Amino acid sequence: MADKVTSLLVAERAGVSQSAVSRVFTPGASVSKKTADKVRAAASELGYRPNVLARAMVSGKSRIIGLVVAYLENQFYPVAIEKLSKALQKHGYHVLVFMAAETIENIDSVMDEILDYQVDGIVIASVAMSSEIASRCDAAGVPVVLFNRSQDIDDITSVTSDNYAGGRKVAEFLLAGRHQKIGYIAGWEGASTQRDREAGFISALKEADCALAARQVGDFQTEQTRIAARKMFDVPDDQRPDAVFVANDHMAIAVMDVIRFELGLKIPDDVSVVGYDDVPPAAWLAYNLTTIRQRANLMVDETVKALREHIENPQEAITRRVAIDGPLIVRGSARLPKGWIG
Amino acid sequence: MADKVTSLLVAERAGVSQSAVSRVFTPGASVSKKTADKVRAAASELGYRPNVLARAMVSGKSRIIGLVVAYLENQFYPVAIEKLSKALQKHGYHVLVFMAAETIENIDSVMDEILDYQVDGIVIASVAMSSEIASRCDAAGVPVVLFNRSQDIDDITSVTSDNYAGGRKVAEFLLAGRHQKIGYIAGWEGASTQRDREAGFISALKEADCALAARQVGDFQTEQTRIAARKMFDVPDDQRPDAVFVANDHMAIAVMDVIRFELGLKIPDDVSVVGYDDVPPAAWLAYNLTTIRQRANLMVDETVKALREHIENPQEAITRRVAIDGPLIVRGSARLPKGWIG
DNA sequence: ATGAAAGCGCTAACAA
DNA sequence: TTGTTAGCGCTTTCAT
Repeated sequence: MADKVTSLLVAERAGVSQSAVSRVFTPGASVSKKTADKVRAAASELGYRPNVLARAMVSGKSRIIGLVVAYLENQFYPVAIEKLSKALQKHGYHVLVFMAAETIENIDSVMDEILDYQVDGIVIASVAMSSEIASRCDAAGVPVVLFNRSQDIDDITSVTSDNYAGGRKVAEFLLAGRHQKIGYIAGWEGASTQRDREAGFISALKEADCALAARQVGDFQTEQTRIAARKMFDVPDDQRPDAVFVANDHMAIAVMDVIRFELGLKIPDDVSVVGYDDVPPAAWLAYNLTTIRQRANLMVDETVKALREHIENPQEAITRRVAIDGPLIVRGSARLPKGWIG
Repeated sequence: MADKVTSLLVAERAGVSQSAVSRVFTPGASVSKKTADKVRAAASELGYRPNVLARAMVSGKSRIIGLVVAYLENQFYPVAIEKLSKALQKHGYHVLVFMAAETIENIDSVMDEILDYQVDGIVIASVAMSSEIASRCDAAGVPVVLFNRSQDIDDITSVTSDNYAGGRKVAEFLLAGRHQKIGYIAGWEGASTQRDREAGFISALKEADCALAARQVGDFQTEQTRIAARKMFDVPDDQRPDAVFVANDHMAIAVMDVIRFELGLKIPDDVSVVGYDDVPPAAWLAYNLTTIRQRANLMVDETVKALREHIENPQEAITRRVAIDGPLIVRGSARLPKGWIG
């Protein structure tokens, strides 16, 4: 194993001081072209690259963003992570991943680990955190952004889609389609996304004097969702809902499988199904799922923006709650309103 | 922002030396219970946690594993990453993610970035690398494991499924099902997985004196794959293959969409389709795809094992090429051989 | 524009 | 078992 090439080595070879080398590799530092050339020559001959960790120690900036994520089975997350990681890379940051179970205690211990790495910022996707740990991050001066989840109590920056508005859109669409008995399959009830989607959905139904015909909980989990779907649809014809809004696409697909292949019903003839997220499989023709699109690109942009503001300007940055509107993507899994124009 | 709590501060408060504090937080170091208690008390009062980066500087171990990954749209990768990340976490490592485009130049520059972080090891998923960069890692003493890809020329540790054997199994199954005209849709031809799967497939066909009836390239990409499927199946009935092996599930699903919804053919009555990977959507009933399972758990275990061996025992560790056998998962997308017993 | 010196927070020898 | 000393590789005053 070759010796480590340090800035001191480069300095000696270039006949300059160590500080000179440092300055050459620090954008915006004052170095003469002559020195810079000498240093660069020596550096590339030696194959020198600055040690990010050493730099982090003294500068206090690690250029690492901690990412907490709970379950990647829901395709929305891998897609978002890919975009997030690329966007951060563009700004010279990299993502350190922490997988977490969804319990608060677990999140908190994971957060401790993250802080140990002196990250410059933290993105929490798909989970909530205790307010205690939130203030700990605050005390450590590490900005936190909640991605696709928000918290009412605490004042934490969050980026979500406008779940309430999304829920309303689904209700309005289903109502316009003259559905009579409308059901809802909920996600994990601790999730703000779940609550907001349901609240918006219910509120729009109420305004049309329509009560929810059935409700089950799928908990964002496949098996749980199948059970929920059976409870809702494996009933006498006259009691069966003719439409269902499922809290996310991942669950909606499981619901469709039960409806069509276990119960032999037709979609959308017997039952209309609408999901939420617009993950890639929603567009696969065997599902062709009508859904609300979460605009991952915009959500990522806002996340990166908020992070950078807080990192580069800790004083002036303010906590924000961004909710991005998402369009209804009409496909074939739900009966169309009369006279609907695609 | 509160002052940073350092080991020195804890030492003072506990009335011991800084080294004592260090030892308390180093598993297996020799400290008396009395000292340990004092230190722990002081530490928790102050909210002290060791700075991983500082520790990394002096110990030379960052406990960071760099992960290079190209595209998460293929569900196999998110699933694998989740498992990998969890497994490494269990051993006190964390994963720093680098998204890369698939070009070699890009990989190389990404590898430079990774090395800058003084990672203890590198996992490269879904991409290949130049031998030049491989030896650079070697020189830096950083072990590299290729995940789900292998390289013939260079001597790099790799973990894959046994793609050749998998390809053979598919051929044997299709042959046993009395298929006459068998086609193949290839992935990106630079990928070892693609090549091995095809080679195994073809070799078993040959042994049965069966020539490939059609071949197209899908490049692991959805749109490309649709085009390939149309070329292969949008032909007169008597020229149409009655079975197709698609190099991975992600492409197989796109192929099924084209066959059923664009061309109005029946699966498996008109065409049998077999994929590779056994990603979660393969089990969704609307696809119900017969496929070869990649045993992600075993692949991850082997990856972690190899990594740890090389990190903890750089002298004795040897480069290995692990190929894990994967079973054929028989579902409904391919016609069964006569007398087949599930 | 450049160099000398100090030190980020920690662990690893060494001595006691 | 414990404390002292040195130093990981870098950036950052502070002089010059």
